[in-house]
Amino acid sequence: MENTIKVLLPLPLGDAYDYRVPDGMAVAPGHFVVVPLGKRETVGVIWGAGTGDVAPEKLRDVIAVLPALPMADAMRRFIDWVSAYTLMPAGAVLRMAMSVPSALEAPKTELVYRPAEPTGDTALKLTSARRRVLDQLKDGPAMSAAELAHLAGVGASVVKGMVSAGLLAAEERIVRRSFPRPDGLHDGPTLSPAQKIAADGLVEKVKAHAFSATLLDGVPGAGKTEVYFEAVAACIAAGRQVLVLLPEIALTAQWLKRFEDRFGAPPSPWHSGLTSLERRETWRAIAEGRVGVVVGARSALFLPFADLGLIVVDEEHDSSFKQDEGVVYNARDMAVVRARLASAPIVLASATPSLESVVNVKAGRYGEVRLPGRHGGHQLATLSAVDLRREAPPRGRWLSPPVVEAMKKTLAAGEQTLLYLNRRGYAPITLCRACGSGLECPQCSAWLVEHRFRRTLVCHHCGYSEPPAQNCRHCGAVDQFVACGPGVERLAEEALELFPEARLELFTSDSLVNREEASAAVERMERGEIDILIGTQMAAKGHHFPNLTLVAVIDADLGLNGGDLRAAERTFQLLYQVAGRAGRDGRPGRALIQTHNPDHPVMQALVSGDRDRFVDVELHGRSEAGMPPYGRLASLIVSGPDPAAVDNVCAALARQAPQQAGVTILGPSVAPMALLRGRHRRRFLLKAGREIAVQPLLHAWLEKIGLPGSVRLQVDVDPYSFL
DNA sequence: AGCACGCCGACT
DNA sequence: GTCGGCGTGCTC
Repeated sequence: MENTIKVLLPLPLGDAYDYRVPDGMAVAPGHFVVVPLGKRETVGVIWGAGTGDVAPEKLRDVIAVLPALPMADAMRRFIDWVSAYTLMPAGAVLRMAMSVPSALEAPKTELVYRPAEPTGDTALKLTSARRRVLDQLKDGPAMSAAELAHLAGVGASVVKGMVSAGLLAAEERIVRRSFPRPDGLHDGPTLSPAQKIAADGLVEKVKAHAFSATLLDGVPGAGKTEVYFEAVAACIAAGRQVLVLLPEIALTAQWLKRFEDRFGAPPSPWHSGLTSLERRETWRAIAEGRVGVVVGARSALFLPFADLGLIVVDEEHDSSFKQDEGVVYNARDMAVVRARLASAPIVLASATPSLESVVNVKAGRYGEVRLPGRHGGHQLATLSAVDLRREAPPRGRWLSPPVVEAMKKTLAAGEQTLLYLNRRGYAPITLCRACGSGLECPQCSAWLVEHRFRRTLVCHHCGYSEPPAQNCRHCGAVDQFVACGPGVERLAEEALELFPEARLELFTSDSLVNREEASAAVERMERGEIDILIGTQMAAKGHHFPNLTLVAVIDADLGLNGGDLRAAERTFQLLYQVAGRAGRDGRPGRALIQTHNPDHPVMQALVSGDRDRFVDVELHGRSEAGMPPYGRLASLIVSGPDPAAVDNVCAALARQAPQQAGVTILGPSVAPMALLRGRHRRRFLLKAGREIAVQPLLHAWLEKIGLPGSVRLQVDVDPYSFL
């Protein structure tokens, strides 16, 4: 029997491929190998022994084993686990773990020199310049020629001459960027008694060197970050690595500064803004254990930690941990799995924990650490609802009289206001006055959003854009378009009209395109150079503005429409966090929430500050309906350019649908986003009891379905988006 | 993911 | 007549 191995390639292939191992090539699971694939060469990972279920004449030889550190066993098990859970091909998951292909290439080397073993006549050739060079190397590390010449104060030719005279011996050394080392022994801030108890609990978990999951729960400003920093410190002190996961937009300069203040050195950030060189060096250093603390968004979960000792997921309720495209996974949940496979503790931190985590605590699967009240005498903002049915803004305006009044007072006091509206652009819909039709995206079922500053109409789902229209596509009427509803740009216009002397700024992904612009705006806000900040989610997360005392939520009902499973939960979390921005530095803050439904449980809970009651009511509803976290959901989206072909696949799916007690199949139905990027979409929803593993069911179901080339089927286990 | 194969529109 | 658009299918 020939020697064959199974190689997983970072491609969505469905399965690993077998390859033949040439005589004399040393292979082991986890090694990165170069293999032929069709006409090209690809790097993959040895996943185990060959399966033997492919015809021997199809087998091709492994080309080479790369000198990179092999992928850890725990990482390979993690990839298999994620693949099995999400029903994504393992290769597609592997691709996330091989996001920096160049890190696997042989690292760059340089020539460095050390004194050669003395031979008989070398002493005769020692000039004073040459002696200075040797002095530099005495008991020290080998150095490059340039470095040596510089330190010894001699020319490059002196070093060169010494090499040819046999006084210096050359060796190759790998060029490595050095990474700052956060100091775990550095004294931290003085913690309140409650913080101290919480921190001690987490430190115990770190020292136990075993898997555990703990929910760290405390109101905004209660000092959760300081508490989990103590766990981070303990992990660094133990010489092990830490991963902190944050929602992408919460990874701010402010967070990094807090970290550096505590540990004397910055963590290694991992986000989309890194250069390819930074990515490669960081990736390698993490694999070699030279990086102590990584902070990043969800993709950091697939970094090759050598010795992971702690994972922290901050803002664990945040829905941006759920990736909805490509490999559909929830980084918060997968982080728990990664921690378990690494035998490491994980801390999930939030002021508004997800219902999943709350239920995991109730069931005893997670531990809980609770921080009561605010640290350092901070007070929570006073929250009140503005009933838009009774205190409506003037026609075509969006700021209600109470909000305008509060803004006046805030401005007069020299304090800052945040107007929060989660709607980019000038207006969400543009209608034709003549025929009443709206401007729609040609390839999505969505309105085109007017961006007045950029002078374009944009689809927020596919990125399509066109210049502002002149005549209506339906009735041909000219210049009859009218903007309907508020967007942040329109709100800015209104605020500027009311307060012409105020310094006003927009804080959105359109106005602040990159990290640098965003942190510059944050700094202007911190320095008090902005009176009124108008922003989307971007402004609501991860910042702390000491002089911000008024927050107005312009349309609190926005997230409640659409009837999706988590609408109430998500709205509560978001508004609670937004309101938490106000008055964090000893000044009393106010949050005004404009709503048409002041009696809605979400608004009631916000105003009364009774988070626990809201959670109980919401959980009760979920439990009655058999919905997550008490039941399981999986969604199937069937899509394609030809609606008839899509419907055919749906009919086949419906015929083959699993029939089992405790499992309900809903659909097929037209997806809320019926058309996206030119593809027609239908959806099924599989609902099952918590005790039922949905993956084998889905697997068996989908196996029976043949897909014509143009039709795609996307599975989403534990869906967050219902579009 | 690439890369080739294959079948319909504007060019030397 | 072909050059080339990207839809479809395969890679151990």
